[in-house]
Amino acid sequence: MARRADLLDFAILGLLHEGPTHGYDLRRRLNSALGPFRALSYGSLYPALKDLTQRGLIAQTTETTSATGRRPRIGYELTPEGKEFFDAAVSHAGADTAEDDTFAVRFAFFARTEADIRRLILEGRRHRLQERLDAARADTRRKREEFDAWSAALARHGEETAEREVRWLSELIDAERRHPQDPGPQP
Amino acid sequence: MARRADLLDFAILGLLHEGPTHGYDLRRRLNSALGPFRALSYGSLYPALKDLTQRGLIAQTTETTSATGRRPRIGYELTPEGKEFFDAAVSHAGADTAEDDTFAVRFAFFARTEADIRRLILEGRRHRLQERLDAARADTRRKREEFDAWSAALARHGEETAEREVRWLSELIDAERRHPQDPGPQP
DNA sequence: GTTAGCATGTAAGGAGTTACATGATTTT
DNA sequence: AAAATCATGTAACTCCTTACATGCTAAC
Repeated sequence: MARRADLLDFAILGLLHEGPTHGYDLRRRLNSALGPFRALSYGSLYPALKDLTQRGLIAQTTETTSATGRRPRIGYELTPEGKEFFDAAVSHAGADTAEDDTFAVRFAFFARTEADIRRLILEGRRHRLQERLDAARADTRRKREEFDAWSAALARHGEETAEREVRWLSELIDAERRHPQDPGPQP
Repeated sequence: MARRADLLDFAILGLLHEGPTHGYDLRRRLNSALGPFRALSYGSLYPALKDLTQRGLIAQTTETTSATGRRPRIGYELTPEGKEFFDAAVSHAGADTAEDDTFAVRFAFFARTEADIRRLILEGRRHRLQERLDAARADTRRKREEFDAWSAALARHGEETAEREVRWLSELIDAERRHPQDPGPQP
């Protein structure tokens, strides 16, 4: 699941796991699940739906077109193959799950992820972040003279943001360790 | 300066403003200036250098190839047109300067940016972030039931990160207001 | 001796955005 | 009466990454 397209496939499959819907709604939920950042357009969603249909992972539902007379909506639902595909994908934690985008998408479906896989993903992400942080700090120290005050402020802010995320991850990991069954953070 | 390519051009021109260098060094400094995130590869840098040369904004320096016998490095320097282009770009703050990537790049060259332009950019960025934050919060409230505990935790973390950045920007703006000449944050 | 870093480039491919095309319905 | 939201799609374009191609030097 390294390619972005695979991420989109995974997310679509994950959302359809909760029941069939149509493209427009899928996009809305995708954008609210992944945050207002990295929003995606129809130009990528509709082709992805077409592709998943061709691969037999999703299928159009026989939705009664008429009703109020509004434009017919095309419903999609998971096929058994699609369900299998998602279940297989959600139950494995590779090195790629530490990556920014992949991590966010995998996290969004943690409710369907087993506890030990969740732990692996969280720890992998923390490790990756810590690595980057160490590299950034070494870099900053190495050529401090090259930096003016503004660049230094930007670098420091970036480092603090990364540190915060590391702490956040540590809290989640600790919470999991204490209550393995628990979804962890409270709403 | 909305397109990514324009950002790269701006950054190259800005770095060459400090003196001529060659591609490899440019990439190194670019990646350390923009953070370990959004690193870029030679596949985009070298074509950009070629393009800027064709547009007459930079030119190859007549660097003595030999010396130690190592592979000849191709130095680049700003032409007067390139300097003019950068100076014009750095002295204007459009709506696009609030965007993630554009903001980061503009911020990296704040030392060469006039105080009033800096203020516009900082305030524009803060405004954009606040907008997104408000939208995200409204969205979260609207469909709280749709979210499980994990999705909610992810959304909350995203919101807190945005809040932190807003506060950071506010501090920078206040510091500027108090000491208009001052580079602001201390190293 | 072999890994890491210095150094420059190209070609192919992937991914996604923007703009366009179209039209109904609901809200202001 | 206009603007926003619902709803689906395509084509062109932009941009960037990956993989390839090549070879020297310094450090371990």
